[in-house]
Amino acid sequence: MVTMRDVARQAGVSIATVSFLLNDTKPVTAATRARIEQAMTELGYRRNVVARALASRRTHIIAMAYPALDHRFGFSAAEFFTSAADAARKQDYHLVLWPVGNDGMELRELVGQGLVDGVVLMEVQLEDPRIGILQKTETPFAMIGRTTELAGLSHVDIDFDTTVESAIGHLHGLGHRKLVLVSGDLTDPRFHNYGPYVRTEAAYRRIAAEYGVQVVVLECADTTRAGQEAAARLMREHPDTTAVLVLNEYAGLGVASGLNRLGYDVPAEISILALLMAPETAALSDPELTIMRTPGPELGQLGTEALIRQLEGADPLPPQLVAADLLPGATIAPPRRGKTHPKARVKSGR
Amino acid sequence: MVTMRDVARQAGVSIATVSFLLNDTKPVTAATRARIEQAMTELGYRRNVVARALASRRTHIIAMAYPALDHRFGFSAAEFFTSAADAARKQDYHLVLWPVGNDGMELRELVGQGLVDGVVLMEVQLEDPRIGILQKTETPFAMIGRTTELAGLSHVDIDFDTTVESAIGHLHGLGHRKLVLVSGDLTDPRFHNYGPYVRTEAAYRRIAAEYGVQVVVLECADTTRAGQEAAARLMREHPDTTAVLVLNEYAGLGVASGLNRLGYDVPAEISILALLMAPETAALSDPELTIMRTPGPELGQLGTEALIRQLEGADPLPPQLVAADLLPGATIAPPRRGKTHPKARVKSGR
DNA sequence: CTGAAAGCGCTTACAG
DNA sequence: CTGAAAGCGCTTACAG
Repeated sequence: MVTMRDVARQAGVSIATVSFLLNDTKPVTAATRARIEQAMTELGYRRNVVARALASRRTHIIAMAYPALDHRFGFSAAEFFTSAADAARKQDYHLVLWPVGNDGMELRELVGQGLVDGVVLMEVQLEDPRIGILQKTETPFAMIGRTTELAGLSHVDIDFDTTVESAIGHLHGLGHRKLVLVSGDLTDPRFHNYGPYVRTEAAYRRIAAEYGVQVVVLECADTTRAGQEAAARLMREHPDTTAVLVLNEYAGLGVASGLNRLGYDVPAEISILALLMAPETAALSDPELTIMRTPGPELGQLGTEALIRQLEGADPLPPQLVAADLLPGATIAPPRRGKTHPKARVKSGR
Repeated sequence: MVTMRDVARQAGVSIATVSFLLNDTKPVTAATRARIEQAMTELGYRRNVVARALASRRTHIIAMAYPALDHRFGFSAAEFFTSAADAARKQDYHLVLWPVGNDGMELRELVGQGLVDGVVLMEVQLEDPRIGILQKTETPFAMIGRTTELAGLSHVDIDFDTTVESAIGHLHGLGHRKLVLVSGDLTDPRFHNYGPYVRTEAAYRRIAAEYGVQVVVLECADTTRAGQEAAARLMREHPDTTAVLVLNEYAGLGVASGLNRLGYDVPAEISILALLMAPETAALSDPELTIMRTPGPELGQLGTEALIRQLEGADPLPPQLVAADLLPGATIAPPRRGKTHPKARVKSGR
């Protein structure tokens, strides 16, 4: 292994000077710089990050803590991860994905070992036990998502209000007045504290009321099956609905296939707008879903930047809320005029 | 920060003894052990993994190199990753996901830094440039997948022959004689060298011939859209097909929705069997796809174990091939007897 | 079974 | 602008 000592000897300088150049921590004359750089390339030197970490007390590793037990790692999560990893790499950090439980046990284990400089928390709960652990151990962290109590916590999140406002505004503009929200399942103990469900539902109730449109919320787990069942319940209980907003990704696919299976013509008879979905998930549906695109790439990048600023002692990044934008698919159309739904045809099926 | 020195002082021993106990590298009397353990809990000691790594030249970090540029990170990849991470954790290793390109540039960067003890390679190509880099840098690695030239390389992979044999055997047993394989797209430069495509297609051609059933291969990219188009082409060019095998995950969803959209009754008129799919992907389809379940959890675990054995100097794990098992869904039925397909009905659609 | 000491490859005051 | 030296918190021959 080629060490800094080898480079220093070859260049005729001290290892301190090599280090100063490498880290850009002290000025070095052009001549010495040239000699050192030549020595490095000649020898094929690569700095040992472990030694650097021990000496500097900084590993330059960031963990993205993902609660894999409670949330499937699908396309949306992959978007957050890859954009965060890219952002980290550009700033000379490594970002790695760390599966942790929501209770924080694995997280405590992780941060105690001195392996990571900081943590990006994904899928933050309104009351999140992981926060206390990070604070107690004085581990720098940034949240993608928000707890209820925000006092000074570094975070970025979806702007649920603006997203729901855009969604309802768009449908209202097309003439829809009978909207339903298929929301998440807050009775599931894993999610009773989950910000996106709580915030989306609150925004929907407020904004739908402002627009003077029907306010109906169906709770639904995040599976295709549950989405299909929600579609059936929806059309049974609210047959005059002209547009449905779906919060969860896989439930969204289920609502689409469920309505299709029940014989409804989407979007001619009923429109579907998925709130917060990755384009790759939308493409799995037929017809392709119109979505409010989850700002995963933006939030992954911003969350990482917020953390790195803390680590570098730079000015903190103020909290950022990013709204989802509409990404057109083929599941939205104006409502049929002056005409109720035809009786649902029943397709042959299971 | 509590260090080993603090523990040693409190327990009245040397730091060497603490280290011996912690690593179980030398015997320690019960009495000393008790004193040290008490000191550790009293002080809340946590070993610093960075210092350990520098002194022992072993970081206990394993990278799972995933070519995120060429392969979407979906449910299957998540299965490989989480099972590999679990397996690593059980053996006192950390496994982290590392997005790398197939050309090996990022991989060279990674292994040069001394941060990881070894690499688990995912999505191995038949000729994989990453292999040469790992060999040149003498980095231990294990492959999930196989290169053409295997000489002594540690690997685990899907048993494509057995998988295809089971699939065809099952359909043949139900009476199917007109099978089609919707394979991957070998003309795509990213995949012309991709083992699963090459091996599956070869197995299909051989085994279908043995069973005396029709041999037809359609190439198809791994997207829902491409799958839908393949379904259309399939029924246009081979209208007497009674069962279709699909290799790619998202193409599989597309074949299902495509046949459905064309008005075919699945499985009454045509059966679909997805080769190599994750159950969670299958559940996105309606009706739920019958699949040969990708042995992701098994292979993730085995690949990690193969690597750790190398790292620990244990007996190498012999190459393992794991077949996919049939996981029933609702897309397979016996073919209609003595009856050709009714002319496809055209549903209203885009 | 236990300890004193060298060393892993860097960073960083401190001195010049 | 550059260097000598201490030190990061461990592991590991070596000695007893």
